[in-house]
Amino acid sequence: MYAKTTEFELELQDLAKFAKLFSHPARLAIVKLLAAKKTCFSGDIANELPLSRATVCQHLQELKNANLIIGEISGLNVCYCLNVVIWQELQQKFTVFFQQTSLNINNITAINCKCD
Amino acid sequence: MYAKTTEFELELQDLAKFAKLFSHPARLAIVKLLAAKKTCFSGDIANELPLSRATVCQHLQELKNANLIIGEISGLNVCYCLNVVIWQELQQKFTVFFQQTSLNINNITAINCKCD
DNA sequence: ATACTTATTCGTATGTTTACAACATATAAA
DNA sequence: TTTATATGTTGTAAACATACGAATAAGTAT
Repeated sequence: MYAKTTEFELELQDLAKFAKLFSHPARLAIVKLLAAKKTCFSGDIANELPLSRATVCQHLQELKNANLIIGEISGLNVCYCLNVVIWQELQQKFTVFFQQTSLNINNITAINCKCD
Repeated sequence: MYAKTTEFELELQDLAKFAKLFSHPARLAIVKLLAAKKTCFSGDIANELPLSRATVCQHLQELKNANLIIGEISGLNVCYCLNVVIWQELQQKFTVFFQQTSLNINNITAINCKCD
């Protein structure tokens, strides 16, 4: 993390951390795939993405570090799935942020600034 | 952008691009501030954040490039506001993604994988 | 044991973001 | 016209992210 990020509100740091997970299409694709298929072998995930296995593993690792996915060894394969609890927590945090801002936005009528 | 990002679905590329905007607490703080205050001078924004003016300008530039905020010169000051249209479009895209995944997630009962 | 398969980690090259000092620009006041 | 004020841009160093080949680990078969 860059030095100054710790000086912001914890709520914003937290949301930014989750947003960073979504800031690469590979990680969005993995989440989408796991939501659709419920479980998926590491190799199958790698086959669906236009990236080398090593790179896919790296993205999986980031999602695992955030506890957003869980990997279980099953013989030679490793089977991944979404951590539903964390996934819904994440959704909740985005939703709250959007609601917080929208409450006020509804009072803004014009697109452009009204400065004085 | 890294080379391989263009090889993913456009929908995912697009969402990842917006997520990147949110991946730094400074930019979240700016958006939150503008939603609360409706409009704000550049200097006032910089004063609220634990960053140098130059760095804040850089973050403002990124939000401007994405068309998420608008800046208008008002004498010596520059007054910023949210672009409500783009802001709601962004919200919509996140919401759609969350709904897409949640539809399937509701069928998953356990937290852990069920591989076979 | 040896070879095969699957998944991850390591090393490394390249590209991007963050952060700020210093410089440049542009308006207002003295 | 000079001076002060507000903002934005440029250059640069350090931190971080992406991507992959090669090496590694660990289970499976022959």
